[in-house]
Amino acid sequence: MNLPSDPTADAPLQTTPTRHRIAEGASQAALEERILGPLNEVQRRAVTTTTGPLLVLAGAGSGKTRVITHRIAWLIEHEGVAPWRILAVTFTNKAAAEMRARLEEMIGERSRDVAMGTFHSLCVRMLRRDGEAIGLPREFAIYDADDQARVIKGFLKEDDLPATGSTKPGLILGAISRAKNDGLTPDQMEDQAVTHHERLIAGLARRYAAELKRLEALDFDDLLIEGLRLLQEAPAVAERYRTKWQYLHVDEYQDTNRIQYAWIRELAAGHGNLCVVGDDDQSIYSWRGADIRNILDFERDWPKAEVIALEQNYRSTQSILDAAHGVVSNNRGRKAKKLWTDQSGGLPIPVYGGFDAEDEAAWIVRRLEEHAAPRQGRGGSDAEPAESYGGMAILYRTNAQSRAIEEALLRASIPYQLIGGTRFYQRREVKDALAWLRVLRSETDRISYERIINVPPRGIGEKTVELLREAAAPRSDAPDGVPFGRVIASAGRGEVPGIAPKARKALAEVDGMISRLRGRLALIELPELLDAVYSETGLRAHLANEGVDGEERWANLLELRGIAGRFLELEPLDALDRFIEETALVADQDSIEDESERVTLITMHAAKGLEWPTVFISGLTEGLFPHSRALMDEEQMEEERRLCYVGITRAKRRLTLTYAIRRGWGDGEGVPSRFLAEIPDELLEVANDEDPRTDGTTRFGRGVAGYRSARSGFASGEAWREGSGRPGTPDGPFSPGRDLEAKRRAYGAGARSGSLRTPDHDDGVDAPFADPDHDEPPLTRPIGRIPPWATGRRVEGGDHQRADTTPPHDESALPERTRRPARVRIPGERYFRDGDRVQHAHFGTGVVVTSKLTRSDEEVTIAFVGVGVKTLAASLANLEIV
DNA sequence: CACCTAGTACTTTTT
DNA sequence: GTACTAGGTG
Repeated sequence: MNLPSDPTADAPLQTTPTRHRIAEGASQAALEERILGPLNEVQRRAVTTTTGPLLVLAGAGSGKTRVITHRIAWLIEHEGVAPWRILAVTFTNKAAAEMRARLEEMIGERSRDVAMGTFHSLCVRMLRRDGEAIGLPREFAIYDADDQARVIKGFLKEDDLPATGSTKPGLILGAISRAKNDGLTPDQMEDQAVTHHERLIAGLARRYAAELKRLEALDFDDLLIEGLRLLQEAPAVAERYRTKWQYLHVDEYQDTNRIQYAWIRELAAGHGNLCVVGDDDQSIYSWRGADIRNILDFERDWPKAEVIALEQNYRSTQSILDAAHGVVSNNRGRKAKKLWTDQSGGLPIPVYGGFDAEDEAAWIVRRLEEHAAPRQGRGGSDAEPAESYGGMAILYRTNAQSRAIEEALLRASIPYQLIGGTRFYQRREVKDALAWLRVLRSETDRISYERIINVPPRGIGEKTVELLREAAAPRSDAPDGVPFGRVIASAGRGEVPGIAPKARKALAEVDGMISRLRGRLALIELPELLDAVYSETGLRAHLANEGVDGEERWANLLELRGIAGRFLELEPLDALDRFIEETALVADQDSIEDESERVTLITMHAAKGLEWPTVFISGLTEGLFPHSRALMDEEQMEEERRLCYVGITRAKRRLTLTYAIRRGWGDGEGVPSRFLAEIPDELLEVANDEDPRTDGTTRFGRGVAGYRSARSGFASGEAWREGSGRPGTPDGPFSPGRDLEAKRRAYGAGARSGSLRTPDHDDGVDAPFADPDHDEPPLTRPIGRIPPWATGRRVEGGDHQRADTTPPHDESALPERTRRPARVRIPGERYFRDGDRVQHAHFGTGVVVTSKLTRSDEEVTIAFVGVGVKTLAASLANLEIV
């Protein structure tokens, strides 16, 4: 998104940069001051080194984006380079938008003419414009993972292979993707195949490639591969882009794969003005083909390359950097470096070991609340200032981990934004609506046709689709097959044998819908087109009959219509194409709100490039993080470690680490992550009130491998014995069979009052901690101190609802998945009680039978007089209590 | 033959 | 929470 207008798109190319004269020396100095003033010495060198290859090794928080934006400003204002001669490539649309916004602050309107975008979006634009030069259709569709899987599943079905085990579509696609990114053709895969399974994959890869070609579709890999091929095989086209873009920038260079690297190298050929910015320690996408060689070998590929290392960190405190360094320095394959900051000291890093994920989440939530509204310490002077929820983030390894946290946040009425998970554009109804739009623009996009052919249900089942597929398949009189759209039309006319009369009629209807909608395509604005799709296809009526679920889906469709409204300044047809394209290329990160007052829930992968004053990293359990799939493989383990480094360095001032001893799906007892042990002891402090383990040892035995569990007092070492012993039985408070009790205690225990001590020691690096003998026991304790349950009071009660706090009654208090509900309900609060009499606009009066709180809403079941029992979403149904 | 419901199994990271 | 399956029903 946010692609610039392209002033040269249809204009003859100029071959020399337009330089404007800079008249006076005085203004020249002012200019230099404005652009270079805010930079340090090293950053300045990076900004003013404008020609030739340049590798900027930019550690976390070292001002990477700042360097790129200032460099572009410098090129334009000082060097007189025309904005449209500059290209900046990022990995997410959000990063591009942010860069443009910052640039606009500096140089105003001209920033719009700088070409910026993701590798994918830039390739799409080039291919739409010039793809015909390498034989691509102009109107290719873009297939996401879901569409890809449908293609593969089709093959599996044809071959009677199971879609599970080693032939899971996801695995097959992964293998195909890897091969493609290594530049292998299906033929080469075949040649290299040793095992039966590899030959099978190679065969599927061949069919997959042929099928996508037939469907006139490109997957994400293809976008890059074809983008590269365009530059390699269409010299005139390549030359045009090379001449046009004279100054190239690549952000997050460590995440580029070989194809992306080759692509940018093609563009840079000749002038060689290529500035790449990256950090090998933050390379976390090797599983997606990112190749760390790209950064390690840059100097070899560009012998004249200048290398500049940014090592001063402006984001975090020293203790956070030390923690991050402690972890990542265990990696072998890295360029040795160490970040430094002039923010010495820093807060201690609490480590909390939870009993299970729920306990862990509940503890995090309590902490969040304390940070947001800290209680005054008894001394009165050392309370932490209140912090906004917008300044806090909870990071985790896998999306699945968000749920426990989400639930805890909901119960506490804390506003949050969840990034990732089931994404808006991946929701079924949204994909259905988009597939309808794609069908209106393509005769061949079989996957989209199959998607919508029976949406909403109209009696066209698997059998019928199978017959259509056969009719569309290539044969002697139609070697390329028949476009699926045309097959539907002819089947509707009864020209495809074997189709049941009912299905035939339904197909005729579908064909009629498509024709009618196509007829209006160019005449009405995009939002109106969506309205037409919703009503013409019967989607709207269908969802209206589907109860609460339907209402939620309908709300999503309205949201989609709202998004479509952003394209109003374009001609309807252009708007449609642009809309289809951009909705295919949005990333999770693009939806992150900077200004919101919500806690952010996000994976560590998605968090790269972002920062918050307060960061929690949760799920630091062996097998989860590091992930089990990395345990056997040293290279993958190093990537996990880099991921940990990325996570830690997101924090500006406060970092908290948590883990749970019991992970879901009952696979026994977990062990605290090795990464905890890699952080220097003196930076950490135990935040536990109780030993979370079920017995006194870890799976690895006490003290072995130096895991924090062994050294931090979780093991039955001296630290625990120092106190007056554990409450409860001698075998520990969490012995099996007493789960409930233990949980209850764990919940209650952390609710004690007291604020985190601030370490106001400015004097030393190694003394960043609170004085443990201070008058009140701090919530967290330096490692090895007496367990506070020996002395502390306990709050009774198993749940952790806040009795004394009213949930905030404003919209911002609402959780937000990717969409915003039409009207909102405060979570955790039921409005409707059994027996309430209510009034509804359509159904008249009724009596509430039951009411149930859901994730973001309240489901009310009502017996309406003369209508029957209905279940409605309270936020949407416009119910009035009589 | 299509559709619905209930039950089961699975969950890395994503342009 | 979702994706898939099996089994019953129209």
